[in-house]
Amino acid sequence: MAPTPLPSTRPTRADAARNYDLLVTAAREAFAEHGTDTSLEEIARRAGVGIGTLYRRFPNRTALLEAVYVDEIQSVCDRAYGFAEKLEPFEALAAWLRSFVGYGVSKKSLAGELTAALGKDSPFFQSCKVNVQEAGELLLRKAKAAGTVRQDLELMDIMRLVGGITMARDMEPEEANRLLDIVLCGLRPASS
Amino acid sequence: MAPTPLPSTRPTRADAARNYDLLVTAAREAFAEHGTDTSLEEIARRAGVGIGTLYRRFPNRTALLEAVYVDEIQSVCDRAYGFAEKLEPFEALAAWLRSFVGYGVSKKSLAGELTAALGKDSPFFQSCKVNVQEAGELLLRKAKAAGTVRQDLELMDIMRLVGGITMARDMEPEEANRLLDIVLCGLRPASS
DNA sequence: TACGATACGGAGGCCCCCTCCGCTTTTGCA
DNA sequence: TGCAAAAGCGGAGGGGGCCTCCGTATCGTA
Repeated sequence: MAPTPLPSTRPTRADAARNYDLLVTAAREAFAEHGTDTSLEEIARRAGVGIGTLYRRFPNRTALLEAVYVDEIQSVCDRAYGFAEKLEPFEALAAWLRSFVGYGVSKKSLAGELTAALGKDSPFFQSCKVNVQEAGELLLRKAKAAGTVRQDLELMDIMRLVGGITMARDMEPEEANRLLDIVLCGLRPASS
Repeated sequence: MAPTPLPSTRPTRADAARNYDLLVTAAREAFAEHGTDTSLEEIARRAGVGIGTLYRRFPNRTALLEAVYVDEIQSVCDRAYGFAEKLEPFEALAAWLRSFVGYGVSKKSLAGELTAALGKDSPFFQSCKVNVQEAGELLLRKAKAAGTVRQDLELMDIMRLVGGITMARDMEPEEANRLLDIVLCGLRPASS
């Protein structure tokens, strides 16, 4: 039996690719403006496509949320590498964490709905976590090497604490900074 | 004009009071078992009443969530006063915070849905906050007086940090404790 | 017991998620 | 260029959830 010669290589059709982008963009905007509970009908309308088209790209609401979420994660990682290059170890770590809390609300609800749908241990989150971890570990490792943080720190500890600050309701920037200072203080090596 | 003599004092009917309790109980159980997205139809069924009855007591889904939530808050406050009586100042504070993180998942989603519905600054949350604050301030004040925590601490700072730990996904008890230790470490007076 | 006030229950309206399928557009090939 | 098949499109409609409305049943009082 001759194997069917590359029947799957037919490229994605141009209109399909275009609509995919339209949908993701529309979703990102809609979520930012009206929160993640925007209806999919509304998003399809914004993108100028039919609801059926949306559902072929994204088999369910969660899939669309995922697509928007991974972009956010990517930018978080990018910033980590940026800071690692430009700043002193502890400062790089601090700046990265600060950029977290200054970030905002949009992905709090995004992540919330995703965890509710997928479960916190889903492969999707595993893979997001791996990426963020890789970026964060770099910063933490440098700070440990410089001796400016406790040696027994685990990245996930820090992430959780800072994530907690982000989660907090009605946060004023100055309050967030004070909280972060407390955490950063806790990260420092114990004064003997 | 003689004021109408107490026309509003007619007591709640017996069946109404009974159904109210049935509904709150059914809701608490259902939320604990299946999460806060249990449908109201399901809760009414559990309680053995019609959906119309549920909606007369609780004009919307949020109202029912509120009723369950206030009970949780009450028990949090009660514990604070219990610890304040039995333990040393810092230990009482620590124990209270530890009881937070050891608590669990149920009211995380409860609070999440409520904030989404009411907004974080709603009168409802204001009043919950006041109660918790009052209980927590007692513990914090004692610890400050004993000189075992930083003098510049604000209760809300602590609450947010610890609340953040509670919010974190997939938390093992031992991890939670380590996080809490970091926070507690940060609360201590700066070693001069 | 009899009657008004109160409460009950569920049918049905509206909106949302998602599926299904007939129609249109694009693409690869001759 | 012209054509057939593959790929994609769109929206009607099923199912379920929240909530309203109103005829019926029950309670409490005279």
